[in-house]
Amino acid sequence: MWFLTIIFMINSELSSIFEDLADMEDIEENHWESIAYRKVAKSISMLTGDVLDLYHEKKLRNIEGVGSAIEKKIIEYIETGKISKYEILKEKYNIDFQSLRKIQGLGPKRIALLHLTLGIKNLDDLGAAIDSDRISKVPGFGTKSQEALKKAIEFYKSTGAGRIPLATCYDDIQKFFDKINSGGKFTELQIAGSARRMKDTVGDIDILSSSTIPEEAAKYFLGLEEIKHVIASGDTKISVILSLGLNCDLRIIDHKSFGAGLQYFTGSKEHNIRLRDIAISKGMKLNEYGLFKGEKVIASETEHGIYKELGLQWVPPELRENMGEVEAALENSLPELVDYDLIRGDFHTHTDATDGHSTFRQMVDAAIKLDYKFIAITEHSKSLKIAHGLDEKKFMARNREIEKFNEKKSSLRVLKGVELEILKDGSLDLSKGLLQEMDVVIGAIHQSVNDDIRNNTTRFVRAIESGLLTTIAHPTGRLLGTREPYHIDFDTVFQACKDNNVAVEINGFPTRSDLPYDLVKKAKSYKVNFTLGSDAHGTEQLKYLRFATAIARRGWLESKDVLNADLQFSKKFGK
DNA sequence: GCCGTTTTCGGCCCGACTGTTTTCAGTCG
Repeated sequence: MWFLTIIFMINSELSSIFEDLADMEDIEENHWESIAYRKVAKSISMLTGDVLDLYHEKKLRNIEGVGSAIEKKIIEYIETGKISKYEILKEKYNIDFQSLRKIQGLGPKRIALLHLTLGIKNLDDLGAAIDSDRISKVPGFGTKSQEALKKAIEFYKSTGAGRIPLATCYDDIQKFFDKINSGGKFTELQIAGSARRMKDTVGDIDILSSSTIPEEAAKYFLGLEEIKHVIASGDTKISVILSLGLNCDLRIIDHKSFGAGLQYFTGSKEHNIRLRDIAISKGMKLNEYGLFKGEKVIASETEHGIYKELGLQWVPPELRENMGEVEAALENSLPELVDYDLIRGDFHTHTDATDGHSTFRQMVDAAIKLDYKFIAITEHSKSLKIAHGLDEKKFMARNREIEKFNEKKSSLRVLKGVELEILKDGSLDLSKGLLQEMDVVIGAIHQSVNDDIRNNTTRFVRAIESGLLTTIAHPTGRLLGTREPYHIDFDTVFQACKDNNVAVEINGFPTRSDLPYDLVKKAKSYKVNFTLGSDAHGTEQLKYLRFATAIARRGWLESKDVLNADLQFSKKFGK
């Protein structure tokens, strides 16, 4: 088992090494090398599979941005544990780039300068230099820079400067947005950036606006009580830290450029770079003000216009990651994504009978209020003691309760469900008779999760082959920020799901967001079905279903792929 | 250091804001 842990660390190790290399090449003024390393660092960090697998299959060049030189470096790292170029540079610049780079306002050049003049190597050194007023004396810095760095360190330490799950701050973002809107100073206002793309985590909030009275509008915005600190404030761009611990960028742009601005600020960066490439190849130029041919504006007012003039289908924000959507849009072959409004039922919820905090009745009432057509109540099974899992007898009582409710012919149908423990050897936690009585059986792994890839995969596959599962719950088991994904061979698992007509869950609970969207795409390639679930443990968490839908869309799913979607649900459950 | 439907060489997205300069480099998204 020990070596598997090491395998899984290789992706993140290589990614940090190339980040460091990029920073050091920046200092060395090797700008293009830096860009190349940074690109590879990013693509490795986004890989679903193992770099070591690609090494064995001699497919390292398949990683985006890896050419012959970087391929050699990766091989050198795997075979010797070191990259000589990295070691040499590391000797020259003995600096903790990883943490220093997270301080707003510090890039490679300034880090290098502080290292050279004051010998600053890490955050502690930096803090001490600020406290003893040494930064402001460094050429190129001044009292304002020093003060800004001090604030940036405070912000970094208070938030961990990490990205937070979108689902946990979505309501706050919406509330703040409504507040800005309520002032009546803006003619147009829209959330852009990763929140518009419905990415599972967000680092800041991007808001695009237009106004007939821009100065007044900016002043109004800066006066809002939610703003804790102003980082930058110009004519068209304001950057602030909100008291809820997030950065927020507001752009004020001319009404005529709103579409171009929205396209630009929605990103992703990689998607935008591709669009600019296409613009250049057509003899045009694309920026946040419009699409231009020479001085002439070709399109600027609407996003649709920009895409159309570039010869592309309009791309839904969720897909804008440069993961094949540009090619598909060029060929007019983008998927018809499953619509949020079509999802009116939840396959994964809990009540206070196990580890939830709302009653059965409260959950059902909340579902009716949301105009759901169905809700599956899926309590934990008996061996998950920490969550007070139910035994056969208690499930039977619960099932009678559900049948009684359904007799009343409510607009809502309640499905008899269980989130069933898949035991260590792949056997199931409840009897076959009971499971056959259930509408929804979600197979899950919560315990003994640190096994190796072969055992974990076999465990899942055995359960899938039992013929008793409807779907498999939060398949990777990752917990954002706290737990790495289980070691699982997903090709084998998805194939087994397809062969046994078992669906794959997309769990919208904020810290799970599981499957990740790239694995959704992979699962879709095996033509499996999907179930969406909020994993709500109380009525106020039912809203997480929307984020499961967002992941489905980011994973290119269409209505026909998702059992929650009206038509599919009727087919499967005969209603 | 990567990459190719004009290219195996010569490109590589583009603009805003800040602080410290005295016209611009560094950083950010």
